[in-house]
Amino acid sequence: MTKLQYSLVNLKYFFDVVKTGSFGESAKHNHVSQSAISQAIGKLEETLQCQLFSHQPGRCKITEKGMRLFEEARELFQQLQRIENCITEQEGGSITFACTHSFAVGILPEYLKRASKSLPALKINFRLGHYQDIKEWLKKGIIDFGILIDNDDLSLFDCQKIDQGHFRLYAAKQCKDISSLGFLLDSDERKESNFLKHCYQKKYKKELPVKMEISSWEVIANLTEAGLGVGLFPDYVARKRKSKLKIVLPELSSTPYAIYAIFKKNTLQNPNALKFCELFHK
DNA sequence: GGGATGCGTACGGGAAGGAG
DNA sequence: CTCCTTCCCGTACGCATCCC
Repeated sequence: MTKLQYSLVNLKYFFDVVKTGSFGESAKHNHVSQSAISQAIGKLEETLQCQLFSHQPGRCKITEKGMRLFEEARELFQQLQRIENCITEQEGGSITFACTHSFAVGILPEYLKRASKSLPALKINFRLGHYQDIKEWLKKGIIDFGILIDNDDLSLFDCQKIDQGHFRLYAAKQCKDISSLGFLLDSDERKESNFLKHCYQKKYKKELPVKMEISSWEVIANLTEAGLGVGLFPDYVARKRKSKLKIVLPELSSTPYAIYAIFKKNTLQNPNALKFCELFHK
């Protein structure tokens, strides 16, 4: 037995103090008095023989060691939750995942419909973010899994393929002459953009005329629809705009992509998250 | 207002002792 | 030897109060 194993309750109080930013809030959360929290923190500091807060009158500030303990505790409590879910196999439960804005708008509604039919009691939380946000949240254990396209390095994660398609060039349907339009690309340097630039250079012996670089495929698609340029984005973004967009210059871009549910490596997964991901294959 | 501290209370676990 | 009861001690907690 380690010293800490005797202090799980105290650790939970400490964790909630940091999470809520207040002893009082942690007390409310745990249905105990503020003094119980204060004493628990004291015992925890004594057990670990280090200062978790710089105790200043009126307000406490977490120390570096305290912050490190908080990060570890977060993982521990998430792991405990997973264990509980595994053992009890309880109906319902909850999942938290993250995806990009374009995925949430383009594909997610269909899967959420399936989930509400197949897993009606499951509480679903999701947040939107960019690639780096999603990877960071996963590393910190804030989410059970993330959903990303494979145009980025995913080697540090366990990946489950859930969908696939192609990046294509689109223009507004009513647009007769696209030769004068510039190109609308993702602002991050990614393989599909690089491939397009390469093909364009090879075919026209000049640099690709990039009109705008934007960090959202949804926005690129909207601008494309408005006739502001030729947009490069995945075909799932174009699906709901079928009547207003047309595929152009197919010889320049049809980079394939796969969409993956990514999980933290070598950890016990939330069984509800796995059940949710199975819906993608139906 | 928010955290720290002193003091009293409740509760659980272990030891000791008695009955069968 | 086993089971039950009683007592003691440590721990956790709440209330009241203090301090900044």
